[in-house]
Amino acid sequence: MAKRVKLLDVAKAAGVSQGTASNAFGKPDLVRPEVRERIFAAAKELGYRGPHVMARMLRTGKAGALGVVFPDNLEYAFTDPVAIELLRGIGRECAQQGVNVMIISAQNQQQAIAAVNNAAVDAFLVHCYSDNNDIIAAIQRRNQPLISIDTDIAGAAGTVALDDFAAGKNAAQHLLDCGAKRFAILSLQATDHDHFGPMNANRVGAASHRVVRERLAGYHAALAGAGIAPSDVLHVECDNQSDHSAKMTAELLASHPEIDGILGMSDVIAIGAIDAARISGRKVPDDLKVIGIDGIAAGERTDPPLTTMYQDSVEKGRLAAEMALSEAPGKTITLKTTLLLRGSSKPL
Amino acid sequence: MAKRVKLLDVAKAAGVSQGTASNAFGKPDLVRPEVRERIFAAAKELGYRGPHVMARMLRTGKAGALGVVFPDNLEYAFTDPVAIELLRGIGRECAQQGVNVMIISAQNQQQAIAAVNNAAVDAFLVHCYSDNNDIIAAIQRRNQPLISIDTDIAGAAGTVALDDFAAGKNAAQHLLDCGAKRFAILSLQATDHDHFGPMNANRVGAASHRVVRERLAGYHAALAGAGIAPSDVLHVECDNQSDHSAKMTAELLASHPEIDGILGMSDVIAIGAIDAARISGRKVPDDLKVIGIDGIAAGERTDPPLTTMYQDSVEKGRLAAEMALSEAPGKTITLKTTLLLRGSSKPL
DNA sequence: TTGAAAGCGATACCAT
DNA sequence: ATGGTATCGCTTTCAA
Repeated sequence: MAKRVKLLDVAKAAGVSQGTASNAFGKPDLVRPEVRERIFAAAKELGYRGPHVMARMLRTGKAGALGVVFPDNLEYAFTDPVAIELLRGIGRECAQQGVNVMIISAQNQQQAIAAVNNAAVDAFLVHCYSDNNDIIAAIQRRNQPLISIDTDIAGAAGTVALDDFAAGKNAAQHLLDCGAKRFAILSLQATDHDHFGPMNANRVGAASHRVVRERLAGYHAALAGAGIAPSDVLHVECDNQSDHSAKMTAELLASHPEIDGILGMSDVIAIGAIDAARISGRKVPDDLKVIGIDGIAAGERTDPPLTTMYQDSVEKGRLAAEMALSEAPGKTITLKTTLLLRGSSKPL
Repeated sequence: MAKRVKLLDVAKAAGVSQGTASNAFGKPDLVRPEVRERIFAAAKELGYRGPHVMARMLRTGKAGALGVVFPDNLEYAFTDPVAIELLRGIGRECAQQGVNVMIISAQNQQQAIAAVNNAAVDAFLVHCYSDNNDIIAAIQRRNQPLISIDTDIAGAAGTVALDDFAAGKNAAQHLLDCGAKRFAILSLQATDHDHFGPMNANRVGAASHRVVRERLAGYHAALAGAGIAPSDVLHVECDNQSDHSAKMTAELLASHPEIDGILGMSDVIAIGAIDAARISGRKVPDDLKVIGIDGIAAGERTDPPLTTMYQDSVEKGRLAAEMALSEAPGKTITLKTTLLLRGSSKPL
């Protein structure tokens, strides 16, 4: 491999200084058209490939890229529909600002830390459920703007989140409005530790995932209004995968046939519940009402289609990217959800 | 903002040379544990954040990232289910190799070229339908390994593609085996220019998209075996979106009620066809058989579920990444499809 | 094992 | 508008 042609070579060949040659590429207005052409000609002649990206980065300190990390989710980022919508919004804003998107990929926590340290980016976007995490610590050590999505991270430059309490409350209220009386909650994991199945008061109290805590609190707030105490509600933790929630739902319906309202803490979970209900012969929404949270496209294609509290995940991602890329972030944005009424529920 | 602590500061504080300090971080084995600890202590003391990524990159010439470009599809990469599966595979292999994934994002061709030139990556992965494209030219100017997915790019270091001819042929043969006699093809765009609606022989001949050419040739090869000439087959180009193909299908079925077999060139397209068929009162698969190509998950949830020629897009992405990251790429990998029989067709 | 010094390739400042 | 030059922060010879 021949030695790389560099700016100095071009400058010499064109009979100008290195600085002028640099300007010809980076700030064309600063150099007389005539000279500029001479420089370009010399560049073409020598086969100069344009300014070296890494050298430029070192000099300017700008990477031109935004790092995106899913600490809970490293290998699943491209599987979870909500994560993909976030990415779509992030990509949109980054495209708009001429910045690339760097996905931090790793197989485990330790590799993720290395990946974070190897990433040439100007800022980080983190989507996660809890903030006590070595990956997050590694990101913070880099001392670059860090915007968190969905979870407050101590010391973050900004946060974009959902009004999860309202989402939960409105979801539960809607099922009450549909006449449901006996509820089951299919919840996301409340802590980083895998734990499936029935949830007790202890685990609820210890829930380290803000999103889970808030949505739960919202559910119970609405149910309390109808005189239903937390202890009257079944509560099961699921993996955020439809297969898994379907299995949990099947068991739940078998052991507790009286259930007539299912609160799914995500659409992915709720979709599994609808599948299980249909298979077990329950009529949705007549015998059983189901509501999710998110509003993913797949919810349109269940049988019946899924009623849900819709959030604009694309916009959430876009806003987070915008914040990360802005000079002075430092706010918290809280987004709202809206009821998206489809077939899995029916108001009285 | 205080001046950044750098390696030299740490070295001085620890009373060692810069080189030794560097080794303490990058090649710990080369430095005596005792000295190493002294260096780390000094680093912690001074608040050293670890080696500067960009400086390291410039020195070593390694970026630790793989660039991914969807030239046809820039803003759209995170919408197309097949692109997402590719990304999943790419992410998996990159994680395995400790490399990050840089998504080149832009709003248009010109910005995309800039984005390519600003990306600090070690190699590029390109998914596209045609190779005569300024973005691709820009990538090639960088003189780094370039692996193309689905399309042969002249000068690429390697290519991972599908046996598209076989996919088309087997798809059409399957519908023949199901008893279909009057066919319509819902095709992907044959050229970079948007063009919807009926396709004529001219456009078929001019098709610059290899994937489209090959699948079409496959369809016609199978149909020829049943004595059906290309001119006996309706052929419409669609945007690769279910809504759009649904609209095209509705028109097609209205004007040509005799159609009993639809060859969808992608699952996204075929899904729209199923929707339109149901809405227009056609019984699938009894009155009308539909087959797609791809095997995306959404195909399981149509009514009826979509029969398709399945390809392993995740593996396709993984293989491409593996090739891009390998020392000596330089091959062409061709993947096969398999018939995935679901409800939208029924063999006699 | 450790130290000294030479780059990696470009940009930005300060003169002119 | 252009030239000269310090500098970005590190890794990697080459010697000792």
